[in-house]
Amino acid sequence: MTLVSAPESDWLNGLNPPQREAVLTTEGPVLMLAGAGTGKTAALTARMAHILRSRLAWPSEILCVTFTNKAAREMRERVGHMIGPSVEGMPWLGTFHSVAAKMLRRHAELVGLQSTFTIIDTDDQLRLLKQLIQAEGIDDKRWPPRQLAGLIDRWKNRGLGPKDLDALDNEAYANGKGAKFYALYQDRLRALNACDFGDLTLHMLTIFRQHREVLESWQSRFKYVMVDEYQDTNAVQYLWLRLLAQGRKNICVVGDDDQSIYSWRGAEVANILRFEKDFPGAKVIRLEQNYRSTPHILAAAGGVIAENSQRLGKSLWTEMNGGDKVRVIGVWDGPEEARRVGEEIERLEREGAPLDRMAILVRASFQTREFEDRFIQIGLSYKIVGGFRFYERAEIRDALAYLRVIASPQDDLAFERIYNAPKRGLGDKTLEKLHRHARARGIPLAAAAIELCDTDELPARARGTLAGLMRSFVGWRDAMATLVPAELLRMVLDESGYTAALQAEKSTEASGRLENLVELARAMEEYETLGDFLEHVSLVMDNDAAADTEKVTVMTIHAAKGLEFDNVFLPGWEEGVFPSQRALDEGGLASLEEERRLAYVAITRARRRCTILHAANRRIYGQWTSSIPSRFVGELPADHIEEETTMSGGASLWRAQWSEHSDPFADVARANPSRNLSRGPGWQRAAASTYDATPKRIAEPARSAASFAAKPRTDITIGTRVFHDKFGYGTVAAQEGNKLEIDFESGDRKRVIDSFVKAA
DNA sequence: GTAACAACTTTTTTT
DNA sequence: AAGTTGTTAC
Repeated sequence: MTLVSAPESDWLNGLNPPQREAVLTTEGPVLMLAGAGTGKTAALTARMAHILRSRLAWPSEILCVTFTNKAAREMRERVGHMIGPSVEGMPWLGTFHSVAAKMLRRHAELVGLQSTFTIIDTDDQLRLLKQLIQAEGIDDKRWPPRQLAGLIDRWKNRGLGPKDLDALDNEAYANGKGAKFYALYQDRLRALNACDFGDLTLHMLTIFRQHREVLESWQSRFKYVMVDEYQDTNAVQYLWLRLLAQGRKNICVVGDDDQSIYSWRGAEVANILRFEKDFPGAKVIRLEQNYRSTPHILAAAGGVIAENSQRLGKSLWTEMNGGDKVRVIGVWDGPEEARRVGEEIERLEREGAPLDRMAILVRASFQTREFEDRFIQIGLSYKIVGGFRFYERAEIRDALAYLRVIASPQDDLAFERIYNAPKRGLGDKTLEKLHRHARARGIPLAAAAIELCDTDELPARARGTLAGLMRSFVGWRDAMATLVPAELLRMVLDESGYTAALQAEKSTEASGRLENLVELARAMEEYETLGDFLEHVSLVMDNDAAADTEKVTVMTIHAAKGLEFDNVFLPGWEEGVFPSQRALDEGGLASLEEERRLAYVAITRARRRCTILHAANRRIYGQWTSSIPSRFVGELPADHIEEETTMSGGASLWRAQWSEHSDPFADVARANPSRNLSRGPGWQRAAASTYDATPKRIAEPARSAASFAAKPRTDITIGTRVFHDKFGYGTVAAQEGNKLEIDFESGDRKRVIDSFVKAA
């Protein structure tokens, strides 16, 4: 590391006094409470630069953990700017998961794994659990694998192993089989030489606790520990960090309790509250000067978050003046909302605002669809971050599964995925035989396949096909030694017939898949070994490929945390959408407050302008549903917002719809009470807004855009003779909602949905 | 063993 | 509305 031309204090320039203090206090515990947009990343990176420049530590002696790959990447870049290329050697800057995985590879044998263990994703996890559940003879309809996966995840987040569960936890699945399935699952993972996400940190914690010498070696390696988004740490991550930092106590954590939005993933805000207890004498530094947003935006966000009861309490201020008020726009329905946002974006664009500094932030990913449809129509270039991810597409997962089997033949999950993809005439029967043989001999499926081909247990055709496949695998495994990963992939896709099968399809869909596979091979070019690439894929699920042209970003609020945009659009601020129905139904006050923090995060992403929208009608589960503005709209301080309604059917129409006397949705409210809570202040203000006070004639007051939930048919009752396209004539024996039970003249009794029959 | 069809579930949020 | 799972017919 050489001192380049930059003056000693270069990285301190432009920092305010508290930031500077955080940078210069390198020794001892530091807690940085940093509100949104207060330059915490700047402070953290400057701190790192300072430590490196002052030669307090080498790059490899700093542990710096973040939650997202994006944050890690950004930090790496920014430190690189200040320090020069020597930042290359910061091996321990990364996400919790990638850092833990890297450590675990060195100590895998201490928890019964080989260092080549694979990291399985949610999809594999669910398939595995389903197998276990079915093998135990439990009904996987009544006890869905998803539920078990969720429980195991939560247990792991809390640091609990199968033996640590109390009676209550154990009861949570299949009447007291929770611990049993958890244990079975862990055994199976070990047999597969695999880990799930939760295991990465949990295994490392276990190792630290059981092997003092390992812990001590890491403690002495890391002279400085830094943690971003500390409010999002879960119990395991917290304990893991505490152990690592306990030696020198040079730990600096940065967090904001108001931006804690991951409690569903096991994050505990309490971790930030007890930092001073864990590390007595910690210096607490507050960053409250905001450099990002205008006063109106800050005031709007502040007004909303002030409604929360559980907070450390801090207030952001800014030296900035002026700026527009936050706009609140009420529209008639979802499509209009998208149209409206599209128009606004085009207007801003004409005024010279760059598209890549605009974003639409939604509560849940299904909301992106409406915008996608509209933007395609008007030819506005956009990109959707998150949502359906590249690495989650079927063809990509298939290709990866081939590579996984080649890299580690004991990966049964991967083998199962591809042994009949492309279709080669191998089905459940053969798979079952493979499983039986594998279990009997205690070997992986791939090995069992090779052995079975030498016997006459399989029918000749299956045997031939399978033998051919296994010969291919042997060849690919040899090729792994000589070819780079990208070349290997091309060879595999070619020889397995995967490419040929797609080409034979000739649909646009199939050609899209082929392109994706080409893209995958290109993404692999930069990796030297197959292992490196697979590690990257399992830990870095984002594809930051297309940054070519200017595009509007559409993403979830969660994904937007830590980012900023000049212009932000926040659609779907309706009760039931945001706050989400689920938060309203199950989580009580705590989860409502988390939704509110989410609203705070959303608003504070905006630098210049923030536009909030709510629609009176929206399609949810393919059903038109009417809704009222989010309570968060009502919590926006009136002085800092500007309201507007643009109903395509005329403003008065909307108002009349809501009038107390003839509320056309009154019966919807009764039929669907959970969706229609009390009308909060948001509704009152929306209803009292600026539009024309004299109601005009209303075309179809009783049945506007909203249709109503599926009612049972009135033309059919028990005893009605009906006709079904497929089953012919029959008589209704029972009716329950829209489901009918029918005695058909063929003698069968079947259950049928009423829309499939007509009265005969 | 596969394809076609009927019925059922799905929408939080991510490593 | 769309995607997935289960059933039935070929």
